[in-house]
Amino acid sequence: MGKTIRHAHVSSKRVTRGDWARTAESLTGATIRTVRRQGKQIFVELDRGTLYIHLGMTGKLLWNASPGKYTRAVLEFDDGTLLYDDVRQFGRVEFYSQLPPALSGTGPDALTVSFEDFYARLKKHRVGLKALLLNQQFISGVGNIYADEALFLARIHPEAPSHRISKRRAVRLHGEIVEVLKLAIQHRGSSISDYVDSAGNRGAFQQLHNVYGRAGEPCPRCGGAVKRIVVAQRGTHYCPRCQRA
DNA sequence: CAGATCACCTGCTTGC
DNA sequence: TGCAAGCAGGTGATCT
Repeated sequence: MGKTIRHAHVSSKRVTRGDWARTAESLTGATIRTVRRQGKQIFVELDRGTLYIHLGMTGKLLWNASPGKYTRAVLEFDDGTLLYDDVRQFGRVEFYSQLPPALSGTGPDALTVSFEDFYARLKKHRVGLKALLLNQQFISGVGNIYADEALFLARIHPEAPSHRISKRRAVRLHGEIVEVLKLAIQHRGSSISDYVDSAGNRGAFQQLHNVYGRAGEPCPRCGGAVKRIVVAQRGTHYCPRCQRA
């Protein structure tokens, strides 16, 4: 915060959603006021607007790294360089002078949402639970890995209908979501193939996954085989013995 | 409103 | 060795 972007280059029209030349132009010379996060969205508040960043599947923010084949944006500061690298380009690096309301429409952050709010929101839907957790309008910040892990810890089947969840199980689920996210952060994230933090270090939480990516392996709780199904178009991992429908 | 399907991208792994 | 198919942290459009 307080730093000025001395020069910005953008080389992907995908991650900027269109006008990349103007994105770089708008960012060059801008000073950062604050940085905030809401779920998976990063809002860098500038003196002249907002820099919106979403890492998508393979996005990385790297401080003082060398640019490579997948560098899509470069922000140069007096004391270093911030790169945005993204192989698949599902991420976003966008400049807005006025933030579109749609970007602020996500639900409360999963790490801080109160149980009361969580439960009230749960009551408004009638969907499979995993699909609900992946819905960023419901709560924001839970993706495919942590949805599977939280449901495992709470012993809830990913396709359990949200409207049939007892308050007691909702309490458990809410608690496990917070726990698994905190634990994952403590272990600096899940590096399955290429995730690294801004210093280029891999996380270690993938070693502690109970079910995600472990189809066919024994369930750490009951020893039964972890199963993989498709739910909401996403690979879904769970223990059929511990997580009953 | 919910669910399925496809689309957007690129690379890696698996199986024949 | 080659090649096609399937898979991957996310989201958004479209159609039923």
